[in-house]
Amino acid sequence: MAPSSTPPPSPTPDPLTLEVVDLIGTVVVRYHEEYDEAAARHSLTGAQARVLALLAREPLPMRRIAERLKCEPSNVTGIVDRLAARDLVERRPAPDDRRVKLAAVTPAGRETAERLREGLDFAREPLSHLSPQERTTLRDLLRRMLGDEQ
Amino acid sequence: MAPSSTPPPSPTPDPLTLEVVDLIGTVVVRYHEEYDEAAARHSLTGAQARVLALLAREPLPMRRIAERLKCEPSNVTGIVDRLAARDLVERRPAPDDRRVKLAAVTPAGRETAERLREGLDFAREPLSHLSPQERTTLRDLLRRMLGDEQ
DNA sequence: TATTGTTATACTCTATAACTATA
DNA sequence: TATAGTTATAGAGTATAACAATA
Repeated sequence: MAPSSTPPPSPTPDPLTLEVVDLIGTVVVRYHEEYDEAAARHSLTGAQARVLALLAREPLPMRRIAERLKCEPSNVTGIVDRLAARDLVERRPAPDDRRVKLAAVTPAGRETAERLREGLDFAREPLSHLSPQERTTLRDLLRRMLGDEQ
Repeated sequence: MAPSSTPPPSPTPDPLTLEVVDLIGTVVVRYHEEYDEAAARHSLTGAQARVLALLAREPLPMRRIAERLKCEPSNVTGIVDRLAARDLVERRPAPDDRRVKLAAVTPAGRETAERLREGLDFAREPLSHLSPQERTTLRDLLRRMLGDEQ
């Protein structure tokens, strides 16, 4: 009797919930604007910046990058191509499986990734309005909101 | 002496701030996933869903849509074209200025926009883990974080 | 002249399907 | 045969520049 795919018919959310959702929407928009602007300052697209930041942590097989980006592996080829053309990333053979190619940042790529990270004002500017106590409260609320899966 | 374009050299953020930034990043990712999935359920792209939601509030000149989306006006032509091809949106002449075209939702478009909105689980699911008191605290913290500009 | 919307063009990201080289 | 990566292709979003209609 219960529909399988449709979620429960959900009552209209209360005004408080609606306002929080709206604020979260604003955070999301702001976050993306800042991220894309920071990327553009290095002539990178959002996707390129994300891959570069990912590889700055550790080299990854092409397939793993696709998983992290939640996109098809075929797309990663082009993104890494464009980063490689600018000498920010290189492809290395994987020692144990000759089918696998590891994408890794070059020294120039690491440098760019670091400066990109530093340029992300969102990391500090909006949060600077909150005291340490308030940040702790915000952290706990976000944790609970996002649940265990996180 | 001071560099003009670079922000102040920013000390490394403390672990608490880093964790909050990380949690916000998770919220952003989750929000986008949910939004795109909800849009896809109606065979809409994210941009199309955003424009449809925008027009469901009020008809807008093409140029205003571009401003809201923070993109070039030339892009809006295609997005509205695709929505119009599915009879979700229509172009109307503006009464006072014959250069202007107002994009407006059709009845079918309004229906789709409403169902899209209802399908946004993010609106209620994660927040349902928080009590009204906690939502109020979260709202106040987000407000202060985002500042006056909001 | 300036503005609104469109067209033309080019680039990037995206998914799908077919291919290659390994395993 | 299965998997990793690539190529080919097509659709969508994006910016830039040039254009027609209107102001």
